[in-house]
Amino acid sequence: MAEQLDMSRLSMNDQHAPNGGHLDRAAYIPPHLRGRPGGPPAPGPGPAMDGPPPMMNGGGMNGAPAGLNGSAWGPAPGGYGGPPPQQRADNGGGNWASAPNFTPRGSNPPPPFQQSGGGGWGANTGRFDPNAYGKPGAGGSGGGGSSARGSGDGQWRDGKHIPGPANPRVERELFGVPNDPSKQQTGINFEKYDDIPVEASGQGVPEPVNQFSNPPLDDHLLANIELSGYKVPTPVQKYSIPIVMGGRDLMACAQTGSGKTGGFLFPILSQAYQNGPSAAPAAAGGGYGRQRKAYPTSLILAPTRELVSQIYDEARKFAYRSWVRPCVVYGGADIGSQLRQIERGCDLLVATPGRLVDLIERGRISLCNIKYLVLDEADRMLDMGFEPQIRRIVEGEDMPPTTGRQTLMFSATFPRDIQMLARDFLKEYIFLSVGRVGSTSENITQKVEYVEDGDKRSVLLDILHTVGTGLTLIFVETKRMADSLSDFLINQGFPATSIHGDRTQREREKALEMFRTGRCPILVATAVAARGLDIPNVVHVVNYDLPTDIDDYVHRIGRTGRAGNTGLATAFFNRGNRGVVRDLLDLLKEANQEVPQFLESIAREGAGFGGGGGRGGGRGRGRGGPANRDVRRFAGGGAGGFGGGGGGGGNWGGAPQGGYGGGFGGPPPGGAGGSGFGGPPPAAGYGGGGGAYGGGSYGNPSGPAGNSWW
DNA sequence: AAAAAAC
Repeated sequence: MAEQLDMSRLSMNDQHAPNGGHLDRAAYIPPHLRGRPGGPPAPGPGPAMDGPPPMMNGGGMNGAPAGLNGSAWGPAPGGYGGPPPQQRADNGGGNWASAPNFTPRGSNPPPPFQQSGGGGWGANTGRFDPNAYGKPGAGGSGGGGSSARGSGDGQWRDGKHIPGPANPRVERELFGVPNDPSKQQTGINFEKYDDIPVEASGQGVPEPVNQFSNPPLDDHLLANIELSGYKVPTPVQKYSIPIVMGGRDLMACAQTGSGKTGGFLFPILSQAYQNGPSAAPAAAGGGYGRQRKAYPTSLILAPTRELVSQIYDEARKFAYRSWVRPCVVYGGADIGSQLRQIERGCDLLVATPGRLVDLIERGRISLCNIKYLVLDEADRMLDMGFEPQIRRIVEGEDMPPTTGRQTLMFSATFPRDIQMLARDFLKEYIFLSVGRVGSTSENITQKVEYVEDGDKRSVLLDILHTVGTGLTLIFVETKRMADSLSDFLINQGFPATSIHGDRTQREREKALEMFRTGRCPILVATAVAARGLDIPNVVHVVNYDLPTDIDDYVHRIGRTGRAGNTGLATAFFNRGNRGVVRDLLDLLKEANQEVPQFLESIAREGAGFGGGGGRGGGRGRGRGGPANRDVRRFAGGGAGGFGGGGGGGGNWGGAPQGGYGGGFGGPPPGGAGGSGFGGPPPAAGYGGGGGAYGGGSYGNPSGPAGNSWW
């Protein structure tokens, strides 16, 4: 424990030591100096921040106000630099030119870890807003002017976090008003949450926390968590918070309904609030005027547009009034507006890989300042063929190496390709396995009906007529089917819409919004909506077409019965689906669901068809057990076996667990600490003492065993 | 096999 805390401190220092050697040459002024009241003139290119710029003029960056010239994005003489590279043009800080607490920059010593220029100024990150302008105290004018605002309008000054002013309007937008279903929280049933089993393994697993509190979390974050209505950490959060706060890397097998978004946002933002921005390397800021690059400190990658959008919405809540400005970029949407958004400041970036690569190629985003990297739904990203883009982003651009950042990976499953990714991207990570939410507990009532393809429509109509109010999500396998089925339903008088990858992004968002708000309570969806989307109040999931992959099935039904609430899932099964019959059967049994007779018999007759556990193995689902396992094998480990209760169910046919038992005994949920290990591995890794961190000890992230991967 | 994702 102590050693680990020490490590985290070390890692911070490593990055931010005041005498880290860059103090006098970096041109980059990081976000914590934004929003300095007064916006003192830059020493170099002069007039800089005088005179408030007009309100954001559409032209944005091109017509940057005088205050933003040169010093804004260029390497300023004397090492001061103007605003950070991503300084917003639309605020220029000029709004603060005559603020009462104007302070000349010289009088503002940089915070201890501030590497770049000593500048004590920076534009306010909010738009110019006459109303906010006169408000006492510092803080952003933010929020007020734009729906995209409301987060990230605080500042970092003198080594302290100065939250922006409260803004009731933005608060309503972000946190909703009571009884507004469209803004309702995710329907978390906290009482039932503790059922979810969690296992943590790895070296030096910290004790889980049982509540949001300071310590470890930052007070400002706590305030935002409270505004969001979250009372108690979910199981995954109980572990991830101390793990990430302790500076450790994390590989977590968990799904969205488990609260994993908060699981990474909370500790990341908390650390950000406590430590302030990290400074960009001296090289940052490169271009002059033209090179409007953003230097985010946190990067979150996720597979689908809807998912990044959802994560962004969460991030905005928890970043409310803070110095951290969240941004989101994804394909299919106007890139211009996204560019303008990131130009206004971008500290936490949520992105789909393709669009991010695009922006990197355009030279608009640099990753050299990244301190936190999150890969969400990593298995899905690989399934979707994102590996080249991801590897390029993480390894082929200017992102700091594993030792220079904290990396968190989330994945529903932990197949070999994800293991490889974890080996390459993470350092000495802690492995967290979170039991499936819903499917293995009894939150979701699963029904399987035998329906021939030709009967599906009429059976569906029957269901829709009988199931009462609430949102119904219908999954089909093809985009064409999604369209034709939703047309059919509409013709039958049902308020339906559809979402799939051939619809425009606008249509997709519209459909989702209509569904979410209940104006269109029936949504026909392809796999695009299968994972990750968190829509409250989905009472019924219909697998009109069963997927061929049981994990997809689990994800789909996981759209209902979210986080402890109950839900209903109906699947249409016929012989065309016999490929999944075995897995489906196992799943139903594990979840204590009724198993229809026809499933049993088809499973028997279908022997040899992928049955026998070929694929179904490897997942280790089980009520008592985690969805997945830490496959690392530590040299010197000996005793052990996985501490946490085994999990389930047979079918380990193709799973790579061969040497598993000999590996280590990861501590079960309750028992943190390294005691689960049969024997401490040779020095190296985290145990290697302080020096190990900066040194080369992390060369092989798989730990002392060297090649401990299957 | 289909779906998703950058232009």
